[in-house]
Amino acid sequence: MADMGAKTGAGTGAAAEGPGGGRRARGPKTAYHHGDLRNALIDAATGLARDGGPEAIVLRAAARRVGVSPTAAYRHFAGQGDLLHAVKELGQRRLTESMEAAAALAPPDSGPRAAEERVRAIGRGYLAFARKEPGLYRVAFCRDPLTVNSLDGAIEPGDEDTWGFRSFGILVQALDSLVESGGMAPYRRTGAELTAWATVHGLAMLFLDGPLSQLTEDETDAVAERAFDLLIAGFTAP
Amino acid sequence: MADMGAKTGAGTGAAAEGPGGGRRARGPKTAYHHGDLRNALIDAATGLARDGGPEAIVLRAAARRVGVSPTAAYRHFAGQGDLLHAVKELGQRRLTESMEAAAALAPPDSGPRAAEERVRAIGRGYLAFARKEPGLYRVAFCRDPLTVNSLDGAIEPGDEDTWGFRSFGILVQALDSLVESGGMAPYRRTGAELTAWATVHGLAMLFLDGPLSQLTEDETDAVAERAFDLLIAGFTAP
DNA sequence: AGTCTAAGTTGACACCGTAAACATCGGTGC
DNA sequence: GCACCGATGTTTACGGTGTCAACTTAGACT
Repeated sequence: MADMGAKTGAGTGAAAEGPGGGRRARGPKTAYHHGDLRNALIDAATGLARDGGPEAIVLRAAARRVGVSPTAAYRHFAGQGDLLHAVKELGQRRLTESMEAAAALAPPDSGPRAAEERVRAIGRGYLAFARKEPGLYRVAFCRDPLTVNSLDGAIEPGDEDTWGFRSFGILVQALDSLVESGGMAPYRRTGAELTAWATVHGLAMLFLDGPLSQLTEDETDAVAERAFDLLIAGFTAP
Repeated sequence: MADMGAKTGAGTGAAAEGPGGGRRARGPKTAYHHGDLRNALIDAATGLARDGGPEAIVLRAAARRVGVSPTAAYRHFAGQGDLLHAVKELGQRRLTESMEAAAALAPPDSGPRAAEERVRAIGRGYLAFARKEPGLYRVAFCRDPLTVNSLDGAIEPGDEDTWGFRSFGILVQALDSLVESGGMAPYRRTGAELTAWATVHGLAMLFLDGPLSQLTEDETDAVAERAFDLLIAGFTAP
């Protein structure tokens, strides 16, 4: 009894129709068999996480929200940790989307200034998500034993479709193009993505749980832009 | 089991004598009244935190370690959160000490290079603590409702003796002297401490719970030095 | 039809945080 | 010397949590 694979569409395939007036969400299922419990639980857990962060993800509460017995969850998750892991992946995906959306707003030009601007945009997208969804953001980066911490220099094959990997890739690409455009000296490139990631991640922590938690939105933006200035000054230094 | 720091002698004042051979730690107390329960509980909780991080700080377990009933803790702490808060403060103090120790190793010269080196040293001290005491480090920065997140631009009077404030102050001072020595343009100074702090904090997270968790010590050092290079390049850029 | 099995159920256990009531010790005032 | 009293620990109890085992139901396949 493990994991149940198939993160999407755990059900029998019948999942979209039905008047769904009943208490048990959608699905013509007899109200005994839910029809899409796995996703329903993830939804509920996500709601819990949204206000309350990782420690708010409690299995019984999620089951209660869905209207199902606590142990029903064990048909779809190995345990509470597994449920948390699912929400964590969802959070990482949302973060990646936020970064991609922000990057798409930046000018696609090929000059060094445009490349700079793209790096900034990615950082803004990151921080925007952290501020808009603090709970989910915390879950996305909480410690959980189920996450295999790869991406450690020697990237494992198969990580390519990980959302964490993908978000990292966005940044890598932006920095590469900063080098190609001549804005960054090649010898400075090594490890630059790690520094950038660390800075932005650290900023988010300062804003969320740290000493900068009471700044207004404008103030946080200002601090962030100052940090980007400094970072890019380092990147583009001769 | 070390520490015994006695941050604030909560006990009755009698706290230093006794052969202490018995199971109930030191103190000639009748084994009913412990004598220094508060610190003993903090010690135990610190041990729990050392391997296991914040979520390993469970009140009952700490009481069990000390050999006392669970509810006894409520004579010295408002609750589990309060105990965690105490350990958190201890962790912040240790981190500060690590930073101060590392900073003391740096050359006290007044030139820009020396100032640079001092900034690096502080960063190394920070990361050294995070690596040596991952559990305590995580506790030091975990979210807890009892911590008043001040230091938000307008610094509250009374924060000066906070360990968090003090560690921050070390960095502030180092950056100030970097400006004074002429190594850093004054207009770049604003917010620089936040950027530096964020970067180092982010690096620690990458090393501890993130994608860089499986690097060797040498590799993490290399990554960190690269990050310092970039950061200082930004600080000292014209 | 009949049967098999995935997907829910109830019940139970150990652990946690916490509150209320009780027990014990150390010191203080007479 | 001794009775009292407050600080400190203890017992008991409650609700909440994760998880296991055993039972039940409904949908699918032959």
